[in-house]
Amino acid sequence: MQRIVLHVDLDSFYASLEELRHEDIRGKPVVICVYSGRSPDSGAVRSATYKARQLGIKAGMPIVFAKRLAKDKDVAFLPTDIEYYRTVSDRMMEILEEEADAIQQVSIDEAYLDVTGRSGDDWDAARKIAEGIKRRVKDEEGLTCSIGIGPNKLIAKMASERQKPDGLTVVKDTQVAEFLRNLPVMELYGIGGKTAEALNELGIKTVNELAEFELKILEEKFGENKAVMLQQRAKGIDDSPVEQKEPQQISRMGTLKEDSNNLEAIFGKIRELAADVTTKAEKKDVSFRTISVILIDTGLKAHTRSETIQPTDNMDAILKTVKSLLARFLEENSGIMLRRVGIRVSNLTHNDERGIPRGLDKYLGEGKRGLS
DNA sequence: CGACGTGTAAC
DNA sequence: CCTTTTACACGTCG
Repeated sequence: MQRIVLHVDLDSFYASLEELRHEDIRGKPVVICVYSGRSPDSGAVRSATYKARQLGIKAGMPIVFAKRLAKDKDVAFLPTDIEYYRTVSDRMMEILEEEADAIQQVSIDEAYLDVTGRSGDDWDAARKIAEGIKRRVKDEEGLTCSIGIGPNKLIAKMASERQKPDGLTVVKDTQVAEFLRNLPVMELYGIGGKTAEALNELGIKTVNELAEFELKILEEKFGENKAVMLQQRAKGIDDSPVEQKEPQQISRMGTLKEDSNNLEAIFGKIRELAADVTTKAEKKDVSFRTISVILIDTGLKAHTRSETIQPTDNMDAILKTVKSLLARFLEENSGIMLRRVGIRVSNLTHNDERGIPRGLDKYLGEGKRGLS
């Protein structure tokens, strides 16, 4: 079945929203930052307008780097107000829902839309739908977005990247091969620096070389699953449906005011994070079975420790489990100093109407039914 | 197979 | 000089 899929990507979303509500920064390059709080400018850039990008400022960059690039220029640096961005995002997604047969929100500023039905399988009709979306987003929220249209999510996503900001790129099924021809593998969605380097070692530099490469050799290097996935993508094939996914995990990270290996000092931060995670789990009405603590040492190396228990939605269960995991980790790694800590709950189950963790009944007397 | 820890990727 | 959140795959162990 031939599909028509849109990928809608809001342009430098956070920075654009701040521009809209602060008249005084309009026209200036705008940079949205996550301040970690250990020194005045410690932290990273989260979003930058295109004017800021012209100066070389990019998301992910340390704030001090960005300030150096901004030098004597008049650049606005603002902190992240995620609550506000989420409110606007929710309104945006409502607009998109009205314009699609099915929607899959992939992040606060991105969504896939299946418009196969309402476009009548017609690419020009799909383009008109996209133009309508761009107009509504502009009229109703004052924002621009970039839209890619393709026969699947992979091609739609890569098409939306092709022209931005305020772009609209259509790649019909008949144009996929041409669209991917001679593209460096790194530009294929899902291939980052490590995979690109591994492919390079096999002499593979472009997407078409990857598509034609002997699968057996790819499997030796990447394992069967990833090898097949890589080659499917290189051919522009992606059969995954546009569908809303249930979250699999909830996590929160934070940076310590100063490096530490002291259980109590670290635990203060853990308490904040646990409260956040519990609130979010309550909001989503889920319980969890697995609790993890994520530890980033001063060398920025990540360590995780986790434990699976009976389903719960209780904050004290998190604190109790994390405390024992963390205490054990610090014992076993004497001398290590931690910079950042996080907690994660996973193995999620939806609570039932009585507020009892669903899945818990399995542990209450009846025994395990229906399991082979 | 489930649980656990690590790595990759994208936002 | 360095954020945050989520997903997923793989190896290993018992």
